[in-house]
Amino acid sequence: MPAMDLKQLRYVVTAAEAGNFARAAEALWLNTSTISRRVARLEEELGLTLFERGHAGVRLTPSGRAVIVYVKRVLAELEMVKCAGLQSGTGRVGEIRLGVRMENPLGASCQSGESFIRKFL
Amino acid sequence: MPAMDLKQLRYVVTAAEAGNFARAAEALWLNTSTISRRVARLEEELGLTLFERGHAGVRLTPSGRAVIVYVKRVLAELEMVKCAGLQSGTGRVGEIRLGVRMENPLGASCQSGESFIRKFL
DNA sequence: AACTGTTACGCGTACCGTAATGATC
DNA sequence: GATCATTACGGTACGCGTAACAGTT
Repeated sequence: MPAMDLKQLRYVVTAAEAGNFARAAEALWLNTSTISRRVARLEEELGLTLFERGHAGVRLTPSGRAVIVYVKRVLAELEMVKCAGLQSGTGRVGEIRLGVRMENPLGASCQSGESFIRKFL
Repeated sequence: MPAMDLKQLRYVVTAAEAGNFARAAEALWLNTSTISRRVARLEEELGLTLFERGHAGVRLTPSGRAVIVYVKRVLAELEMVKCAGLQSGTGRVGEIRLGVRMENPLGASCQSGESFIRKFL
């Protein structure tokens, strides 16, 4: 039996923002069935219901709202991993500073960390 | 091409603590080749070298040390996801408090969050 | 020889799209 | 009929263990 997966977490966040699985799937270039299946599996793994399924779409349950706060933090920290890599790659972090210069927009968005806050939290 | 995975992150942390891939694999009930492969892939995805490979084992590079800080945070927040679920499941969090009583050691370790700090950070 | 880490091969399985189903408006 | 979510089915791709390999002590 497979364990918790990062994709699941992204699907849940997108579904919560979209308000229904169909739009979430479209936004992620996936099929609706994928979202439905993965969300159901995460619910099973956590042992609780994250979404109320209605005929107009889905809505977070109170438990879902509690959980998704931490889910977003996981994803935000995950982005920080990439940034930590970029920064040390450009000589911004670490013990030895090489004279590497590199103009990359990704690096710019990593300097403050605010972009993730806006994106996930 | 597959994206970043939680397993990879756990493998990296374990390898860093173990000091070589063989012991890390043993600790995770896996084969050494699995650790080697997954670490290499994460390095490729991040575009930098996380470990210096020596004949006595492995050691984090400066970049590796920078990255692993955030990797541990991801894993710590991931544990918090499970705890958020448990707490709302036991009526500790959420808008409606039911009189659910449940003696579970997992719930106890979730109350402070310190166990994750000790485990990962 | 014992200990590292790396890599090709092959198998099992888990993921995902397709399509069919049910429910509501 | 147009939405919505769910689920069985089947092909594909990915992860992992086995085993062979190279280098160091």
